[in-house]
Amino acid sequence: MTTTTEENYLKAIYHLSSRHQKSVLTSEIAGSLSTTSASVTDMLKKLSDKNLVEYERYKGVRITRKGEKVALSIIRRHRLWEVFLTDVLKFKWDEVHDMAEELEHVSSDELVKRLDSYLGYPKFDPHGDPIPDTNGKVPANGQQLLSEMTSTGTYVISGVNDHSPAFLQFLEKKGLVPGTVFSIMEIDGFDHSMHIEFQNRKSTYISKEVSRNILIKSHA
Amino acid sequence: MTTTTEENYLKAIYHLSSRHQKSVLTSEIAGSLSTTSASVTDMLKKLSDKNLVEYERYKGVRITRKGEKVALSIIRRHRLWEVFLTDVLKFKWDEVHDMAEELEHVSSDELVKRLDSYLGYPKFDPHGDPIPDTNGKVPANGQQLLSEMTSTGTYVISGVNDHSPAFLQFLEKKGLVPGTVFSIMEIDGFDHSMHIEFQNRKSTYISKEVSRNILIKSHA
DNA sequence: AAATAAAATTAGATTAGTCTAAAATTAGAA
DNA sequence: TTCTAATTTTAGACTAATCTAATTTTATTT
Ligand SMILES: [Mn+2]
Ligand SMILES: [Mn+2]
Ligand SMILES: [Mn+2]
Ligand SMILES: [Mn+2]
Repeated sequence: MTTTTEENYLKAIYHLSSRHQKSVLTSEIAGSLSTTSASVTDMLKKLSDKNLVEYERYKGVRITRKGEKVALSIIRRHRLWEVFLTDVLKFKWDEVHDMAEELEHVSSDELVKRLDSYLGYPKFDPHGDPIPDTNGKVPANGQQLLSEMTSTGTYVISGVNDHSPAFLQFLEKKGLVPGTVFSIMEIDGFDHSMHIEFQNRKSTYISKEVSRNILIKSHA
Repeated sequence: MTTTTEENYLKAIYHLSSRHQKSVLTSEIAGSLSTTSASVTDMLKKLSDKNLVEYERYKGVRITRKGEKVALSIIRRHRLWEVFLTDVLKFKWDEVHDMAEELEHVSSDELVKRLDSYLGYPKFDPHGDPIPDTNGKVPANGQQLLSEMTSTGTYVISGVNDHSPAFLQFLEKKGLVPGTVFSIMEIDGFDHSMHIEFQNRKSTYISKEVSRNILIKSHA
C-alpha cells in the first residue's frame, strides 16, 4: 500500500507539522530527510495523488487524516520496537533508534499487536515519547520543555527532543536520564543557563542548548 | 553493501545449490523467486561483478564462498526471528515465515547477536531447520527424508521441507508436528504410501507427496 | 548432420526514487 | 511598487529492479 520511502516522508511531515500550525514547507522536509527539494516536490505530488497530504504548489503541504493515521501507525511501531530493544534485549537508549528505523517498516499488524501485548502495553518509549494506540490516539503526557521554565521548582525528567546518540550519551554522563528528579536553583538572566540540583545534593549547570531538548514533568 | 533483492537472490541460489551438485540454472532461480529469466540474468551479472557468484553465460551459476557467507547470515537471521515469533510472541509455526522474510533484512549484527542470546542460542527453528552460527557453520542434524525410508522402524519428526501454511496446517491436523514419535508399519510397493502408527496406537496413511516433505530422525 | 525445441540472453521499456541545473514563483528590501 | 533574493518547481538524466518480445545459444530429435 505505502512504500518504505512514502512512510518516511509521512513520518517527517507529521513530526514537522507538530512543530507549528502552518503548512510544512518543501525545504523543511528536504532538510529533515537529508534530500533535495526537487525530490520532495516529486514525492508530495505522489502523496497528494494518494490523498495522504493536501499539497498546493508553492504553498507547502498539510497532512490529511488518512496520512496522519499512516504516520501514527509507523511511529507506534518505531516506539514499541525501541521499548523491545531496551527492555528485552537490554540495549542502551542511545543505541536503539537506527534499528527501530528499520523495524518500523515491517508490515504485519498482528506482529505489532503481539509485541505490544508482550511488552505489557507500554505508554512511553525509552526517550519519553508517547506511544500512539491502535486508533492513533497519542497519550497525553503533561510534558514541558525545561527551557520554558521561568522559576525555581522540583521536576522529573520525562524525555528528550534530540534523539542523537551524542546528545543521549552527554545526558547519561551528566546523570540526566528519564526518571531523574532535580530542582531548578537559578536561571541566568543573560544566557538562560540553569543551575540545577539533584536529590543527592550534587549540582550542575545546563546551557539553553541542552535545556531546550529536555522534557520534564513537575515532581509530586 | 547488499540490497534486500540481492540477499533474496543469494538465499534462493544457496537453497537451490543444496538440492544438487550441478550449477544452478537461470530458470530454477526464476521459478523459485517467481520472476522472469530475463530479470535473473541481469541480477546474475550484478552478483558476479560483486564476486558473490561465479556466473558463466548459458552455463548457470555457482555461489562463491563470499556469497555463501551472505546467504547463511540471512538464513540465520530468518530462523532466529522465526524462533522469536513462535517461542516469545506465541505465533503458530505456519504463521511466522512471511514476517521472518521481512525481519531477516534488518541489518544490525548486534541485534541478531542479542536476539540469539535472549532466545538461549537455539540450534533449530520451529520447522526443524538448523540455524547457522555466526561463522556460517550449519549444525549437523542427522535428518533424513521420510520418503527415503525403505523399511519399518520407529522415528521422530524433526522438520519439514515444504514451509507453506497449507502444508503446515495439514500436518497439524494429522498430528505430524516436530517431536512426534511414530513407527512405519508398512510401505506400499505401488504408490509408496505409508501406513504409520503413533505412540498412542492411533494410525494413519501418508502419501508420497507428503512423506517427501517430512524430515525425520531415528528414535532413541 | 540438420532441424527443431528449449533455455538463456539481449534489447528496449517502465516504475520508483534520486540528483543537478534551469526556469518559475513568491517574499522581502529598497 | 519595482527589483532582488530565496524558495520551489520543472526538465532532463541516472540507477535499481522489473517486464515483454526478439534473438542467440544449447540440447534433443529425427
Ligand atoms: Mn527513535
Ligand atoms: Mn524514541
Ligand atoms: Mn521460513
Ligand atoms: Mn523455518
